[in-house]
Order: sequence, then C-alpha cells, then structure tokens
Amino acid sequence: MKSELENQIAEACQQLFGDAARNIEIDLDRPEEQFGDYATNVALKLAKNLGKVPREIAEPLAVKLRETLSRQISEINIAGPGFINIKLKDQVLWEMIKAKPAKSLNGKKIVAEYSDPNPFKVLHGGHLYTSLVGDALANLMELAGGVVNRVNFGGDVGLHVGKTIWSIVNDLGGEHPEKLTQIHDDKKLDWVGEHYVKGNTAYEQNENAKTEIIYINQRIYELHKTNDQASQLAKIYWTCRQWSYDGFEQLYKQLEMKPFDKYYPESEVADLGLETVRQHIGSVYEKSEGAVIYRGEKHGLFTQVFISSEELPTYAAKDVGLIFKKQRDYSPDQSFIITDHAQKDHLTVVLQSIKEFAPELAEATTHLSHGQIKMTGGGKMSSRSGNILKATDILQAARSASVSLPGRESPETVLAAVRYAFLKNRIGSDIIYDPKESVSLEGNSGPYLQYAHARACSIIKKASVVKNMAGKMGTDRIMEPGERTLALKITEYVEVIDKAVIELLPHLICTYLYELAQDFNHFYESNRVLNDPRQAIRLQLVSDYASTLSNGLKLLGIAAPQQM
RNA sequence: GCACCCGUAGCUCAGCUGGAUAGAGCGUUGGCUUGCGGAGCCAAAGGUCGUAGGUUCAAAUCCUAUCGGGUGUACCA
Repeated sequence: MKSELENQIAEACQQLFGDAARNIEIDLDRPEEQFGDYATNVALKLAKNLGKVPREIAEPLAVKLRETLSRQISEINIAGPGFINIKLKDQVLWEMIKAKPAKSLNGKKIVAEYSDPNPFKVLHGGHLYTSLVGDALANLMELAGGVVNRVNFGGDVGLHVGKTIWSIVNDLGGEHPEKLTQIHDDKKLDWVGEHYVKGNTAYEQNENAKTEIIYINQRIYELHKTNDQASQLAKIYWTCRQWSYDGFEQLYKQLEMKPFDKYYPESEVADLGLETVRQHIGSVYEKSEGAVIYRGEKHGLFTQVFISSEELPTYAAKDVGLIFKKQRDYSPDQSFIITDHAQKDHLTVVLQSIKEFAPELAEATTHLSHGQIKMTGGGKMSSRSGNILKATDILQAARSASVSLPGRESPETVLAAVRYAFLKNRIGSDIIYDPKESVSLEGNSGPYLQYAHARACSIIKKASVVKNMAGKMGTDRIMEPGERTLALKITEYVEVIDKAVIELLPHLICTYLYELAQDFNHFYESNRVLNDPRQAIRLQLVSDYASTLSNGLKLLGIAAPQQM
C-alpha cells in the first residue's frame, strides 16, 4: 500500500509540475498521530526546483490527490511548512493488516557466516553477540525469500592452538592423553580456556616456551596433513577439540539458534588459502622478509601477512581459503560475514586482495561488523589475558536475575531477556553490558514483549471458550480512535520488516515491536474487549496484534508463549 | 602517526537517505474507583544533540576543523 501511494503521488507530481518533478523521490513516512497516517514532504522538496513557496505546491497537489486517491484516502491536509498529511480509510487499514512482508530476496542464494568461536579458546560475550545478531539477520533474509545457508568458522589450527596445547601438555606432565579423563565434564571448557591464557602468557614472557609453542603449532598442522589420530599429541588435540565443538553445540542449543548448515574449521580451509595465495605471488601478493604479504597501502590500508615465514597460513590466508571454499560449496549470490568490528580492517584487506584476481567473488562478499560487548565500569575484554566475560556467564547472570522474581525463571523468559537486550541496539556501536540491567524484566525488554503477547492471548482464549461471544463486526468496520491507533500501528509491521531487510538492521524490529506492545497496553487500559458492544472488532484487532507481535518476536529468535 | 567507528536527558539507548514542539526505558517524584493477566497504565521533573565554524528556507541528521573514547595498523585470531 505504501509504495502504491508513493507511486500515485509521484505521478500526480509529474502531471502537475512536469519535468521539475521527474526525479523527485517520494517518501511517505509515519508522522505523529495528530498529523495523519502518512505524511510527505514533496512540496518542500519541489519548492526549490519550481521557485515557489511550498504551500503553493502542496495545495494543488492535495486537490489532485483527493481525486486520484479517493478510494484509499479519507482526508488530506496541508500543515506546518508544507507537509501533506494523509489519512487512510478504515477499510484500507484492514486490508493493510493482512499484507505480508516483501520477498525482496526471492530465491537468492545467501551464505551467512557468524558466531565463529575458536576451539581451544573460551566462547565469550562477543561471540554470543555475533551469534544472536547473525541468527536474527539470517532469519530476516530467509523471511524475505532468501535461501540462506548458515555457516560457522573457527580456528582449530593456528598459534592459539599451539599455546593451549602447550600449556595442557605441561599441566599433564607430558603428552599423556589418558590423564584427560580426570577432567570433569562441567570443567572441560573452562579448563581448556584457562590453558589458552596460560599458554599465551608463557608465549609472551618466556623465550623457551615461545619456541616450544611454535614447534607444537607446526606439529599440529602436520598432524592434520598426515591425518594422525593415534599419536599421544594427536589424542590430546582431537579430544580437546571435540570438547570445544560439543560445548558450542550445547550453547547454541540453549540459545535456540537455528542450526548451522556447516562448520568450517580452519584446518579445512588452510590449504586452499595457502594454495590460492601462492598462485598469486608476484601479481597480487609478494614475498617480503620470508613471509608472503599483501601491500594494502596502495588502497589506503595496511600491509598484512598472509603466509608466515614458517610457511604457515595466517588468519588472512585462511580467510581467503574460506571465502573460496564457501564459493565452491554454495556459489552464493551474496555472502555475508558477520563479526566484531575489530575484524573490519583485516577483512577489508583480505577482500581487497581477492578483488585483484577474483573481483566478482569479492564484490559478492559483504562484511557486516558490530560493536563489542563491554562490562559496566569499563575494562576491556581480552581472551588473551583471561579478563573476559564468557557467554555462559551472561546466561548465568540472566538466569539468576530472573530467579529472584518468583515463578518467572522460565528458560523462555531468560532467553528472551538476553536476546532482546543484545538485539535492540543498532548494529555498530558497542553494547555496555550490565548484568543486572540488561537482564531486567521491565521496560523495553524481551519479557515485556512476551507479557504483552500473553495478555492478548489470554483475551483470545477466553473469547473462544464462550461460543456466543464472537459477535459480528458489521460490514463497514469503522474504528473508534483507540482501536484505530492500534490498527495503524499493526499496518506498520510490513514496512518495518522490509526496511530491516534492506538495511540489515534487526534493531528496527525491536524498536517497532516495543512501540506496538506499548500501543497495545495503552489500548488494553481503556478499551474493554470481552462483553463489550464492540467486542467483534476489538477481538479481531487483538488477534491481529498478537500474531504480528509473535511473528516479529520469532524473527528475532524470541519465543512468544501464549501464557507465562 | 595513519585509517575506521562512536560521542543525544543522571544511566542505557532510539531518532541520522535534512524537515513540523529532539523520543523511549531505567532511576527520581506523584497518581491509577470491586472489570479481559498491575511483568501494566497515566503524569511530572530532567537535553546549548561533545565543541566551533560552514552549506540550507530548514541541521541531532550533510561538510570542515577540533576535543574526548574505542578499534585496527608484518608474521595471534
């Protein structure tokens, strides 16, 4: 409906003002309720081209629109400096409520890579954020008709693994995999994570340790090459690796994320990356000080090492391998990599280098970056120093906060609190995580939305129990002001979703759903539904509202229970 | 040093393809008569939109400079 109106307005402008209005874009937006349902500022925009006062343009335009849009529109006014405010007929609102979001990505093959935790390291708050944002973005693209493959990338080889394994071997008093059985199930992940921190400290402070770690790192690459499952070191490696992957799976399950279609361990893309980079030494990459590098300076970036002087691929070469591997596996129309903002420059360099020999692939790959999770009171998170906020800590904080409210500790509510807290901010800036506040169940929160849904469902349920309560709506279905406000807000849903898809901004949905729930709560206070003469219309609205809210929440990965 | 991101109420954030009195939540203060779930609703107080210029009929929004914070910047990911 919105774009239909926009087109009609554009046409009217051209008819009235000719070429001056040819390239003008019509933006209908949702003004404050006092002004109307939609508003446009075309008259203000055209004023300059036409050398007229905005109102001189708005007036004939309004007259024209009253004719051409007589079916849809009940009122058109000019207000303020020259805004044209439009009020729709109630029947049109009822039609709009039934509209579905656009299939703007219909049939497009899309790969979404996100979460990307590293085995042998802790899965921290940043990974949790990436996971939830990625899940929501993938849902959005799927809703718009995209064929989305969700993939997950992680470093199961590389120096960080060397550090962890080195420390583990030290702790076990040598390469004694049999001693791993002493580690309790609940402790495994933390134990491995702690060894990364210890290994890293040793690497930085102790030359001997550093040498040993570099050697272990090489042995681990070797172990992949020879498919060694049997040596003592291999047993330690594969066991701990599996612990990590099991831990990831368990967490994703808890988060109720849609399952990943594929995991790409670095070990599976390292060779492809190495090979690809080597093929373009001389033309794209170059040798320098024993390493293979790409000079990003020519594009205002920086030099990045792709292959180290130990002949091992760095994460840059692995990313090259990954990008090509995803291409081979899925040949997507569009490939998204969703990570922390800290990866931005690195990926820009990687993509810039690929652009030189595979421009289409580089063009089809988009990096979406988000901010970081920080604790209140500052303090930087670093998995190297061990000063980190683990994903499980956040979930645990959410759980304990909600347990303090009797009878409200359901997993659905806790998850809603966390997911919503992470998604409601615009992607891009950092999130300040306050365990207490972010998990609070009041105000602009996931549980507030769930509650606002459950209340509506409760009304619907009561109405369905008593058969004769349905009543009739009457054919005109004219709404009272309180009803109309809610109806109008419901019609905004498809517009918000469409915008969120185009701009890839899930928080727009959060903002909208919160406003929608507020409008419903407001409606609820002053409009009796059951046993009211207007029951039929109101019940219809409540039901449309509930399904709209539920659909929106599900997109965000938040359950919409009928009762809480 | 260079590059990128951020700076809106006490706190956490919307608003940023320029437009009508800058909006929420938390917190504070004061209300909500037996009614569909009070995890709710209403109201009040609280803002030189970091600062200074510029473009414009119109700037939180665009441009420039500047200050403050963050991230990245050759062999970690």
